Amino acid sequence: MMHQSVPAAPNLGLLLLRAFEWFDDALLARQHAMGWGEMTRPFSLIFGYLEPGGSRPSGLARRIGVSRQAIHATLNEMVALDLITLAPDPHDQRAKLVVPTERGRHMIAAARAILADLERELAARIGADTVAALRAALEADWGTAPTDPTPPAPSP
Amino acid sequence: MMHQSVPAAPNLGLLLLRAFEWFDDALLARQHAMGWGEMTRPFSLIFGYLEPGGSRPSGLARRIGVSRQAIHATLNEMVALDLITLAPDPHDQRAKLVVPTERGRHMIAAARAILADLERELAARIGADTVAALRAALEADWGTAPTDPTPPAPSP
DNA sequence: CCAATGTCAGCATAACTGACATCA
DNA sequence: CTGATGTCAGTTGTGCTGACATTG
Repeated sequence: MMHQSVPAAPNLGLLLLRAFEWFDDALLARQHAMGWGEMTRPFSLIFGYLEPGGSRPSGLARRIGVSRQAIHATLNEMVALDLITLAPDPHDQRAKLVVPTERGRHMIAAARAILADLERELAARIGADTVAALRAALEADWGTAPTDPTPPAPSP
Repeated sequence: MMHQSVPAAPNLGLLLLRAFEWFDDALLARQHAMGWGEMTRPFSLIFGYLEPGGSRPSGLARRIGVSRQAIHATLNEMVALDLITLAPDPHDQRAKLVVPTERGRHMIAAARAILADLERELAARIGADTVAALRAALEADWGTAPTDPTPPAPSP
């Protein structure tokens, strides 16, 4: 869970994982230090994918990339912690709508502030222009992951 | 698990997670398509952290950031699959050394080829210069994650 | 005596699949 | 009738902590 210094990792996937963990470890640590000791990774993920007008559990599941069952289990925990409510969707009697509570909104605001601060801290360490280039690369359209069975360079 | 198109994710942590999953999903899918159906995320992580002269389990645990017990559990699976061997360390009778088998070395070579191909594919999609900038940003020294309880911008 | 390594046992988290009722 | 949504039940993968013997 801690971010250690590692000799060299030329593999882009590994570099991305370590960068993610840098943010995630710091976010979780600061949340806990600020009294949000109940926060977990799945909770943050759900908050990160919430849409302004309220989101459907099944839509969240698709966008995050997990099963409907997994999302509902996590959402039920969040209801118990008074972070969200599951209101019935007025437009569709099958569905529910995920809406953050007052407490949930405070959590979201705190998380956003922490993340913004982390990005500033990173800019101070590696340069604002480098962080901007990182953002630009990550916000580009990567398309869907190439999961097709294309042979990886059959030596021509 | 699939990489879906998501409206907008301004949060750097989330962007990094999605980028990692882009690589990881594609790597796993191609490994399975090539007959390496037994590969899992933890196996790839261990292979990614192996040092040339052989690595100690406890060192791997520290660098990857998991417990010694977790590493040993995964290593034992890899031994059963003939991917590595756990040889006694000649310099320290307590320790063992993780050494890839013939089969493990073939796996590593295949994984490297896939990852290199994925990076080429990404360059074709978002530009070689953008990928170079991404690499540069990720290879910079981010330092340890700021897990200290520093208040995140106490509005001056 | 102290620290590091590996190991055994028990447990927690967070996902999965299958099956099913309800509703668009 | 088909497809989407939520839900119940059971299972799996991957990690954790505590406790311990062995060795440096």
